[in-house]
Amino acid sequence: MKQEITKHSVKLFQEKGFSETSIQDIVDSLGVTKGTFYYYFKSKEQLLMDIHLRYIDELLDFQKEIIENEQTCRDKVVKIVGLIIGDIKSQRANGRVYFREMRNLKADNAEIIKAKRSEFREKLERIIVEGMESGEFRHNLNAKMITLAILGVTNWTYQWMDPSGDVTVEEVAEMFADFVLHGIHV
Amino acid sequence: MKQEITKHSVKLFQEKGFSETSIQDIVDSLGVTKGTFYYYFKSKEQLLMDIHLRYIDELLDFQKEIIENEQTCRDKVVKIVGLIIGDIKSQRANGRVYFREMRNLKADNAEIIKAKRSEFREKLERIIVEGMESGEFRHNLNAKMITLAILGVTNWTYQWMDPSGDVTVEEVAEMFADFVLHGIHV
Amino acid sequence: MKQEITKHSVKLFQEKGFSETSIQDIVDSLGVTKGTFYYYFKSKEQLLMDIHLRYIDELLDFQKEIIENEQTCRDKVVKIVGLIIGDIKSQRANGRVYFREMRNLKADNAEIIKAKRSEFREKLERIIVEGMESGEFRHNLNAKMITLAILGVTNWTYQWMDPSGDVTVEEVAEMFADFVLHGIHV
Amino acid sequence: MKQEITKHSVKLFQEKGFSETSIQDIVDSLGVTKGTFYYYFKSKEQLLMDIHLRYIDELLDFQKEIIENEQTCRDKVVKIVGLIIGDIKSQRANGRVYFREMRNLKADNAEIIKAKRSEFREKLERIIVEGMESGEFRHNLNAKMITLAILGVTNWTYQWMDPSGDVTVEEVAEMFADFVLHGIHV
DNA sequence: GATGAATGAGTCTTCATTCAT
DNA sequence: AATGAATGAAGACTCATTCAT
Repeated sequence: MKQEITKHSVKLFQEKGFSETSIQDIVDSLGVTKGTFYYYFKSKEQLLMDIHLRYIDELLDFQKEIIENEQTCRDKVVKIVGLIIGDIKSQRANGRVYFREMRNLKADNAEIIKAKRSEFREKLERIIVEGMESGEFRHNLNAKMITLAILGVTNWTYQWMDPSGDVTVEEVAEMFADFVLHGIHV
Repeated sequence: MKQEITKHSVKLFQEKGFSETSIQDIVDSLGVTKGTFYYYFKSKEQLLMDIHLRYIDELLDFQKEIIENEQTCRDKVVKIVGLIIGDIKSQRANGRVYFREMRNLKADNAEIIKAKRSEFREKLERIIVEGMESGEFRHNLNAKMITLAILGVTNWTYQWMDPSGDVTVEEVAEMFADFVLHGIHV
Repeated sequence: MKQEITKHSVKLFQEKGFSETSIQDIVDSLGVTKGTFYYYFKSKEQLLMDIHLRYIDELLDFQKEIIENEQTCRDKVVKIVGLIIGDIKSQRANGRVYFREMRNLKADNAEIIKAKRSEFREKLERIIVEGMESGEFRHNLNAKMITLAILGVTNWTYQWMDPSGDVTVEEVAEMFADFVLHGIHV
Repeated sequence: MKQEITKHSVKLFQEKGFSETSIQDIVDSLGVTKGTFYYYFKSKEQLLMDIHLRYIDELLDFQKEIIENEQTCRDKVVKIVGLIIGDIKSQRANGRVYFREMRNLKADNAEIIKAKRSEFREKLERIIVEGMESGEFRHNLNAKMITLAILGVTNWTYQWMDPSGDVTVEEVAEMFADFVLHGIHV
């Protein structure tokens, strides 16, 4: 039931927004009563926190796997770009909630998520640094800024991508990885 | 007074979010009463619409200027990247509201803004296409996707950039323009 | 309107208890809507605090007057006993709320009321001490405890007294003053 | 288990109030589940009724004993004052609940408790009458009122007495018995 | 132009209680 | 004897909006 509530909530949050979705909306979509919701969740924020945690934890796990398994920095970056964009297929709603609704977490919870987001960012940054040192990447990059640029490319995807559109998620991932590596200039 | 209300609202919306900011909050911050607000604005949404319009119209104006004045596609792209990122200095709050709160516009208003956003995107896309045709940019790019990648780089900026931070807006603009042009690979 | 809300609330709180009276009950009894209540009061607790303040402040005022105007300690005690009991006539509901519902104030507000209650108690205690020193009262009393005993006699009144009963408030005041002075023993 | 539930409930009711204590609070403090509570008690009110009954029945028993064993009316009154105040040591929480929460009993149950309270009061009143007739007490007392005054002295104790304070329960009982007998006047 | 009183629908949350297992 | 899932009614509080003045 907890799973069920989460699933329906993610769907609704993604469609209408967290603040705009009422507990009533959620339980109505499940055919249960408000009491049931509060049997499983301490508060609406707790539910949002659960959604955030589940998403970022999974992302961190996959990232770790990539870092361990890929050899070159280039491949690591490519795979991480693919990870975030690819996630859209199975986790689209989840991702959209994650990228939009963090503001609705209270200070203490927001802090926890922020820390995990930073961890993800820093791990990517470290790859950039390594790639610069090993000569794979240009040596004059500002790793921190470049990391944010790459994350912009991938994360912004959630604003517009429609997995049922005319370009597949895999194609986008490939194009964006290429863009990140070589830019647009001849 | 209308100016005043808008200015204070943008500040509050950016800090706490649109849904989380009440009319009471707005008028309190101005030292007037709710009646005053409704004398100048038909509704809360109308105010949000005003903010959106003002922002995107300004962006479109500047974009037009750039397209007319710059010669090469390269320079046009660089300037547009700089435009969006640079705006953060004077318009940070406005930009953040623009990038986050469109969901709170009702269908008809959202449509209008979406059209203008598309216009901006399409004009950038056209530059990419021209650059590909003229040989300035790689010929095998998917212009539509690349445009979205570039907008990801710039628009995501609003999530993290702190104009008072250790990197200036100009430096970021330069780095990001370079990133867009050449990527990270050697 | 604020007066009106307070008046009706006191009546309901006294009849059914604070926790057992809903805002809905209050506004229904006035024929207005919930919004109106919250236009005048920040919260239900704030209303309870108002009631407490009004009551204890009036009590303190009257006590001060008595202390200034009466000559002997005996008369001061008699008048103060009469004050608390007499208040029942005009303020019965108010008094019952005051003596029963303080627990529903939050820590900070409760502290304020407690301080004022203490002030009242201490002023009475001081009269007892003076009476002991001047020889009016027995010299071997524990002033602090005796004060609490006297307050027990008067404050408990609210539990049972019915101003429309067969004994008038004035008669009770006289009997209780006599009891306090001479006890029951021959 | 029933004992256990009652014990923990009394403690919680005294600390936070009856309405403010949830069944969940009670079972949490015992480490069992709500079902268990309802296996032993028909309702929350039933539990409150049990607490009231246990307290007043014990009081009535002790009172009966005192009346049978003490010779003079004076001694009877002194012992009864001591009974109520003394109870505070072992029964403080119970007493506080008894003196504060009767309002939460429904009409029928409240009636039963009221009858027993009246019984206690009337028995004390009868002692006062006897003492007046025998010449032990002043002949011009209003027995009914005086009884309420005495109960005020004793019952109010529960509002402020702290058994771990600097005055012992026994000392208070002695002082208050003396106060009841002789008042404060020289 | 601006105020302030009032509305009413809606929000999150709590809780005593039930009941199949 | 005990559990745990579910209910549904009620509670305090918020807020965009209206309107007579």
